[in-house]
Amino acid sequence: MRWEEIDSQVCSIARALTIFGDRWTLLIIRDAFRRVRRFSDFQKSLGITRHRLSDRLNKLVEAELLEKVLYDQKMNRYEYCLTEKGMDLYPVLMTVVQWGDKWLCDGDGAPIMFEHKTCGHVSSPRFACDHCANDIHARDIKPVLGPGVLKKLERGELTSDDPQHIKEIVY
Amino acid sequence: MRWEEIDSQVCSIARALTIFGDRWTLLIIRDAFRRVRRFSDFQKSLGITRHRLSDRLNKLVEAELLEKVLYDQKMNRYEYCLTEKGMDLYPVLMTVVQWGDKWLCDGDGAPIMFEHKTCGHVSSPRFACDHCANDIHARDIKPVLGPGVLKKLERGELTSDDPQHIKEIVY
DNA sequence: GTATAGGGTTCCAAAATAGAACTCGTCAAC
DNA sequence: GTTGACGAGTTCTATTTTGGAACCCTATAC
Repeated sequence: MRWEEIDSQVCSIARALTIFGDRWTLLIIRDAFRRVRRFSDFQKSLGITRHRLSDRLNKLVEAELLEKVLYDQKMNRYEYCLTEKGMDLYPVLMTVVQWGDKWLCDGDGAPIMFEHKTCGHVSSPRFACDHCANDIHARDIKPVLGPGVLKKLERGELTSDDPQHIKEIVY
Repeated sequence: MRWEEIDSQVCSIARALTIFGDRWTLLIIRDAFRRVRRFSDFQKSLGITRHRLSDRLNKLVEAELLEKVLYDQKMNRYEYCLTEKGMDLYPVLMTVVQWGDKWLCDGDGAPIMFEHKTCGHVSSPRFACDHCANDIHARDIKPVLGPGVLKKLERGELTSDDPQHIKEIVY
């Protein structure tokens, strides 16, 4: 299967990965959260080639995770700023950081910690159920078909070629 | 910069991405959470070429996200099962799903929803401060240097070549 | 003994990436 | 009024990484 076909899957992970499932994109987003905004700053920070960077920034603008904001009319220069859609990736980045801090650190510990301004404490954000507020673990979760599949099933849009797990979830 | 050098960065995101920052790896992990365990099942589910799959599975075993478990001694057949380290990626996958559900769905809505067995409700897990239990948003977080950077600074291991943001965080 | 299944490898062509050099306005200094 | 530097890209070529298909090996089923 070619990569572009991946997002035909009825799966939010597959669809999301067509946007940031590559070597650099998530690192660009990370830098954007660090207020890196200009071409050359991304380039210096990442060590990515100018060519790749140009391509990735354009794709991120196209995907509406970044938007170009004019900052110098005479020079026709733009900054790349996170959109709301891009900002919403914050929890993704944070969960990746937490995983990396736990499993990939050398002996020294987490490189960066996060102070929650609201309460003033260094925070290790938890992933909590929005009903009972208890922590969420893989073993406590049972996936059920959502409208995004059910409606397509009703309309007969899912063929027998679609992966079995769509109709018979066995997470 | 070549890809293998990326993980020299003192950044948990960069390090994590050397493991799953590519086209297929997170989809393999996703399937592993769906109890897909065998080579040919992964292959069928993903549409990845056998060649790639073989390579990715080996790398995941090497990185200790999956482990090979013998299930047929005579045939010398192994299943690929998530380790604790791999299981810990659940929040990453879930935050990606939530982002995808919010931003990439067609009109039908989320393909899959998640029932929290503990409380019996369909849950949209929140990302909450472990101190004050309020939701975490990018704007409420102030990054501070952690031991992973401070100790290296003390020992003089970070050179002026390291990206500026390591010493002067401007998230 | 032929077929089929699981779990791979090998080989080649196509696509993506890295690295370096080149372009093109606009300043600012001399 | 030339030279040099800067920011933001392109273009070019060599190297890696993928995708697709074919092949291999063992074991069991018929």
